[in-house]
Amino acid sequence: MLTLRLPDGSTREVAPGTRPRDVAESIGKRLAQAAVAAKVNNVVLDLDRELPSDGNGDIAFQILTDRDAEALAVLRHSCAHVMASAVMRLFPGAQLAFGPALENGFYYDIESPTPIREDDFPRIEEEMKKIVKAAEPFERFERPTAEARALCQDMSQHYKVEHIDDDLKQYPSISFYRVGNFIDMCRGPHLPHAGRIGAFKVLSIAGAYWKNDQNRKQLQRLYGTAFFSQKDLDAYINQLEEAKKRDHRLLGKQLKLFTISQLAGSGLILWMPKGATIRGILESFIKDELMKRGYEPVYSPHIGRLELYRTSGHFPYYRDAQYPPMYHHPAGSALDLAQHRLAAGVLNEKKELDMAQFMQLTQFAVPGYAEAKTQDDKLEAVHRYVANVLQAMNVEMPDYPKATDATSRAQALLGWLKDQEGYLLKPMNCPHHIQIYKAEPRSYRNLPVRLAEFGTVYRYEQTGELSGMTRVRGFTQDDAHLFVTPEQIEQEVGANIDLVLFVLSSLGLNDYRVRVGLRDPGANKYVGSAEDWDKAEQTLVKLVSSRGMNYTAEKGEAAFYGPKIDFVVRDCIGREWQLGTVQLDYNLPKRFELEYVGADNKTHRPVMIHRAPFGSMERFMGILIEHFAGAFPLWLAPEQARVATISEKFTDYGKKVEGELKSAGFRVSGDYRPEKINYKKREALMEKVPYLLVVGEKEQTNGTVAATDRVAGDLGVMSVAELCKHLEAEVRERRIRQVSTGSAGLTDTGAKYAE
RNA sequence: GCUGCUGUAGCUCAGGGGUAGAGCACUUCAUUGGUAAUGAAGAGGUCCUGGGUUCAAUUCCCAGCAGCAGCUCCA
Repeated sequence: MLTLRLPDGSTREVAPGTRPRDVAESIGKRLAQAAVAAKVNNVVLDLDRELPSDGNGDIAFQILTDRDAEALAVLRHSCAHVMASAVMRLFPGAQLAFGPALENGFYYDIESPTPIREDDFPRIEEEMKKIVKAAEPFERFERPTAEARALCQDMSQHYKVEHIDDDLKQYPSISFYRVGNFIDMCRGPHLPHAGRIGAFKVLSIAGAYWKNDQNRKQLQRLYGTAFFSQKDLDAYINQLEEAKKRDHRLLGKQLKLFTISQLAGSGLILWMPKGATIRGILESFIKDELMKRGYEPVYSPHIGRLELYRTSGHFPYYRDAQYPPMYHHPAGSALDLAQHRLAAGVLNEKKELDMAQFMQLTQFAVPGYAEAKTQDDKLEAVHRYVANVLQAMNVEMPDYPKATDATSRAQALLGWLKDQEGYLLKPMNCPHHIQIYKAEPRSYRNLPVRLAEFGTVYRYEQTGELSGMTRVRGFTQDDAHLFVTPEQIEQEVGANIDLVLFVLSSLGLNDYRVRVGLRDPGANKYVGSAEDWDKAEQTLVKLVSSRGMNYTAEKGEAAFYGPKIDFVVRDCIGREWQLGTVQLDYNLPKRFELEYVGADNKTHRPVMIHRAPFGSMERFMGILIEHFAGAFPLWLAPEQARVATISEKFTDYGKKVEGELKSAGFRVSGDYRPEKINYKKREALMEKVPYLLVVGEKEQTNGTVAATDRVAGDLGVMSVAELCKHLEAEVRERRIRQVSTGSAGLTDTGAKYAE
């Protein structure tokens, strides 16, 4: 017999092979009707799956009903099947890939001979309704792997076959689910029957690569969502619409915080006066904090010698994500690109694809390159191109003709390029800060050295990535680099984690998650020794866990020079963005041969910490706009109060009040137009001005103002001095009165961490 | 970069093979008011750009650019 432990603590004995449905029925008829799935030892199962027979000890058992979040995921996964089934009926020959449930819905990746379009959504939904109405059961069956493969083959589901061959071969058997005449290879679990889907909607369609691999075929990803009731669906749609109103791109325009001009360049933020005011306050805020914490300010230029970035590794490594390098010599750019290609040598298929894309991006058109069959022929084409350029542009490069293979040709080109004046818009501040570190001899006595700068960097992000203020091509990091002894690492990284936490909590940003980015052992894109990496990764994990922080360690999320701790928040539509970051780096100190003199009078190598509590001013601002829904707290509000006159007769008094507040240091404006007070108040509220100060006959006579708080409403009449006291306290405390939830109350990943 | 959608006044959007439309904002005039829109008049457009089809293109077709959603990428 098995012993089931129910959520209320009671236990129940059942025979092996009992199904959750039986248990539910034995508990009560209504529970059995409400049952969606079961949770057995923390695994969600179908109601008709037999309970495991090898139970040693109690089995934690729970019937999931429509009230459980996990049941909603089951519903959505089932709805993905229903949608796929509908698509199969309407689009003959469609191939199915993956169709999982998501946090707020589901998708199915599909390849159809006739592409699915948005116009098709209504008839897909119609077909889905029929399937839901038929309320046929989801039936699970298993087949030995070979048989399962044959079944998929019979159904002409090539992606399923490929998936078995790639990843599922190792399992003895594979499960399928049937609903109506639709069969899909699937792990489950599913609803008892399709009729349990109360409400659904097909939302959008977009491209997605098979197995999320850029080098594989692109499929159509059809998104939808589903709920147990129409009411829940309506509420969700409504919530989405509300969230969209907080979009920083919309509010940024409405509130005149920033703009992006096509003429000035996409991805390049133009800060308007109001946005710039907020940014300036944030910058002073963090600057004051840094001075207290032993940082020293530095400044560095917007461009740097290419050689600097060759040394750091940024220039070759992020080549295709940078604005093109600037060479004085007219042949510089062409030869630079040729060098890049020759140095890459013989490429595999994937690398060649990347390279072709990059060459297209840079308009590096080499005659005969595309037509060349072999990699060696491609390299020859580049070589002929170089020879032509050298001749046509009269470039003296004696080493080049002597070179006979791609590597030595690349070498010869590099030798020439290194002698050229060449600059790069700086993609990172660290190499500059490193030069400042190196400008004087350093002793262990004055480490850590902490160099801070609001450094503006430029990265040529792919067009599809650009998004408002959150993903841009020019941005300012609240950057600093710490040069420390190995013994100081824990202390300094720890202090920086605390700094990030302080900054986030000062702004009421509590809805974020912490990600420890580790290297992906399988990838070869990292620099430095395995020992250094292990050491660095262990340190970071130790620090976050010792603080009791809730974090996820993610492989492949490290920077190329070291692991990092990222603070990730969500925007109003649920997308994740990295804000603050603390990164540990053993590699750049080696590349730049950094040193300090230790107590033993010998030279040692410092370790670097890269960190930015805001991340970038642009992204932080974007997230902040959404966080406050444009209504910034008083200490940040670009316009803190507005004087509004009842009629033009009180203009002089209004201006007097405005002047007094301004000399008290507040950001105040006055609305003296001949409009009614209703009109002026509405406008002030729409512009999210925290305080409205109404002045009329009574106020003029008594030397007062009638203050209205945007959030709390009428504050009554008070003197200007009283008002100043009130405002001053609110600013000093950096009081936050109103925030919006991080992502429209859309549930988060569960990795949330709030101090 | 890829897939799909979109591009009309400062903003939000309607329209449609043959003189371009609304609301808000803006300007002017009247109104001098007590806490979420006073009334009237006026001004404002290379219908994203470049090609093509057509007697005629803002409208249809193609390409480019930009924006949006998703995927990939993100030092």
